[in-house]
Amino acid sequence: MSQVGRRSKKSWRAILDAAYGPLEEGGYQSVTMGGIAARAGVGRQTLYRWWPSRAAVVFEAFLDKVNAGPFPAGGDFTASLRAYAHGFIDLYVKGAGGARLRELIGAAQTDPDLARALTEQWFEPRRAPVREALREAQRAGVVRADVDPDTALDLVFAPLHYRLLVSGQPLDAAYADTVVDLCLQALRVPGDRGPGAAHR
Amino acid sequence: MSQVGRRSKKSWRAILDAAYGPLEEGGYQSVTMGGIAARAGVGRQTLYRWWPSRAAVVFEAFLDKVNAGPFPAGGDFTASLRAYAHGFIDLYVKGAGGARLRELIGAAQTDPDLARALTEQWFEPRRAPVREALREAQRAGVVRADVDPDTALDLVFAPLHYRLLVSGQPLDAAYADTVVDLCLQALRVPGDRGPGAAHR
Amino acid sequence: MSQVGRRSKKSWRAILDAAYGPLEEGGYQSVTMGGIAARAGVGRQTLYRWWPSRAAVVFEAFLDKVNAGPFPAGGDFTASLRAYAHGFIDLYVKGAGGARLRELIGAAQTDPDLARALTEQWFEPRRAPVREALREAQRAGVVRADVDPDTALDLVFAPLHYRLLVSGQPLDAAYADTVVDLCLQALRVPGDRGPGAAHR
Amino acid sequence: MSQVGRRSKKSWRAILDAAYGPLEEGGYQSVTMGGIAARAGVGRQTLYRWWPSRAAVVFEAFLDKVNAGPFPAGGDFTASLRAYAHGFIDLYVKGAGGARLRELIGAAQTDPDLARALTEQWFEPRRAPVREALREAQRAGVVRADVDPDTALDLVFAPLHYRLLVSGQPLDAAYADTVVDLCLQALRVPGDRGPGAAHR
DNA sequence: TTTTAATCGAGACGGTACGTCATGTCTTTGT
DNA sequence: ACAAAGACATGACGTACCGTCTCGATTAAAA
Repeated sequence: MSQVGRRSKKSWRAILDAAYGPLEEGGYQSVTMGGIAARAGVGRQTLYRWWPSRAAVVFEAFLDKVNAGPFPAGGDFTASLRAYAHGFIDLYVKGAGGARLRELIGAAQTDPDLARALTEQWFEPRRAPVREALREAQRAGVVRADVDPDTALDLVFAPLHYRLLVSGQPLDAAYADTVVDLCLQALRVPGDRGPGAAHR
Repeated sequence: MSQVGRRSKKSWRAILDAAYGPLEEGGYQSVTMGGIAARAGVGRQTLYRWWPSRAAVVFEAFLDKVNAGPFPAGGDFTASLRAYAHGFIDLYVKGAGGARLRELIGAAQTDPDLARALTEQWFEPRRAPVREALREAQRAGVVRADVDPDTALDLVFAPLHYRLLVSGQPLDAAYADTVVDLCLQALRVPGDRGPGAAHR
Repeated sequence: MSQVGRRSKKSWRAILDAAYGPLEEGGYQSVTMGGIAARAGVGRQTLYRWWPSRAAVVFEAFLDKVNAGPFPAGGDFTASLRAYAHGFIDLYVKGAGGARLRELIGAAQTDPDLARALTEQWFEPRRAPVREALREAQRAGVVRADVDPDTALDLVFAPLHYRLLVSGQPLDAAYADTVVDLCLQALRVPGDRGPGAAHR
Repeated sequence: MSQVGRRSKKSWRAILDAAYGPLEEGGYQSVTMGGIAARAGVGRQTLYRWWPSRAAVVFEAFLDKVNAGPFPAGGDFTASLRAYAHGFIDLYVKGAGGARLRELIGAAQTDPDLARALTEQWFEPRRAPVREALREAQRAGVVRADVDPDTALDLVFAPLHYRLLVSGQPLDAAYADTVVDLCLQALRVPGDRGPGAAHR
């Protein structure tokens, strides 16, 4: 999925644009290889030369448009967590990215290649800095150290995606804040007032 | 999706069987309306007469096979939560249901009708008894009453589905137990040792 | 095709009407058994009970509407011939019958039952009186007696149908008159001035 | 219906063969687009790409097989006429072409495109040389000049097609000869012994 | 008058063919 | 040489009718 060989820069741009346009207009189902090729003024073979499947093209187009950079991830664990949660709401709920990501995750359920690409190129880059901040907090003793970091992170990451993909219940900043608070509560060092205490 | 008119019981059975068979063998993608009809010895129109889409047939077949009844849901909130979590692992991870449900949820991302059907006929019936137990616990004062029940439930429900659908990380009984414990910790009444304390 | 058994007069009427209506609106192709039944407020089985095929229903509806009676056929051979020719033009070209008959003859090319019904119930009743007049003329010696009557009649009958079905060239009263004249010329007793002489 | 674009010669041959085979075996009704495609080892879309309808494919297959060339058409009007009449009998009655042409003309009654194609590519090429011979004879004064050539030709062409399509009466060489003789009689210059006199 | 059996409408059923769409591969053509 | 254009085989889609088959409801003759 990366640019190699004699791949023409111009065609590459045209293809990604041609793939993302219909994605926003008609959704994932409306994007077809033939349609992308025609829109991009490109032979169909060119698509198959560089991408293994429709999902791959669409995902790269999605990355290209949406990947302005991972969510801001500085400071301590609590800040990281809040930043992630608010970034999630901004991108997926307020922005147009949510519908696209939903469809891509949907397609990934029957497309292992896409699933792997999503994990490696989308989820993990966003998860890693928060995980690092968590480990730092664990080392500093401000959150429980006896919980696997990935499990702990799921307490915040999972509810956000769950409402997006599964439950369909409201997904907004208030929910994100609540979830973060509950997570911090769960990770509180026993006997302490908790890592988020100072912020309230 | 319910039996109305003079729908033939025999055909209905044959269709659901014919839809679920290939589902296990080749996955959701390999199930086609024509294939179901042929396997069931049924006219194609009969499928379209009673179901609006492939997803609807497959979902009904899934319900028919897997819906042996919701997860056991008796007792107090903690027991309910553990029962749900273990039921989830048993059905989705140890059993064959997980792959099917993943594909259905995937399809639901681009099929609002299926999404609604999943929520109403699958998720909500399993969520409701646990929610009720939670409300009871809130009234009894053993868990925090200042948290929206659905948000609280998400702390357990979401991570399970998240690992199934999104992260691909290990999903086993140990993880389920940890998640339940963290949830109880988060919902602990401040100053109390928490509802799950006696169990540890 | 005749009314027998418990056949309901009311349904029979409704069916013939329901069959002829769409015939005029959308042509033979647009008439379907299901459509007729629905329009007539009749069960589909009722149609199949009384008619063997769509063609049979349509033909009976055609007869019912158009069969106001054969063309007038009195007098001598010349008058008979002219009467037939003008009747043909009036019904098939000026009236709406031509399009219907064309379609029925078209269907008859692949439907022997319809072909037989057309011959027996439509063509022959119109041909017979003219043939009889011809035989009379042959006995009276005013037209050649050494020509098979059916062959002789074809000289007029055939060109009219030919233009309707095959050549698509103009088919009007002038053409009909010319054809009749040429036929009379061909059948003239050698040495005589011909049977049509007195009329010119 | 003509070969344009990059139409594959091989597929084109296979399709015409595949269309004509079932035509002879089961008649026009038994020929289906799907059947042709399967027999020809060709995608269904390829048929729809190049032909607008089943009738068009079948007609082209008919032309391809039967169109060994128009009926021989040399010499004077009388010879032309006899040649046409005998060619008609040979091809349509003795050969297998008659059944095919009947069905095609039948289909043409509800298919204007096919009707036009039949006229332009089948009937007119056969009619034109005889018409030319007739005009020559009219100029030479051996047949009546006061009759429209097309009307005159109908005296022979029409009866042959009429018996084929409509009346179902015997259609053989004797009938053809009689019809030709009667036509020549009808077209005889008044007072003359007729153009065919020398041949008898 | 009541029973009873044929006939009706309605429409589900297993099928066949339709014409369209998208797929992924292969071929031609122009640059 | 490469890439656009697009033809190709494949196969699923959803629709339209077909002719057969149950259903109850109606209805008209037989009891």
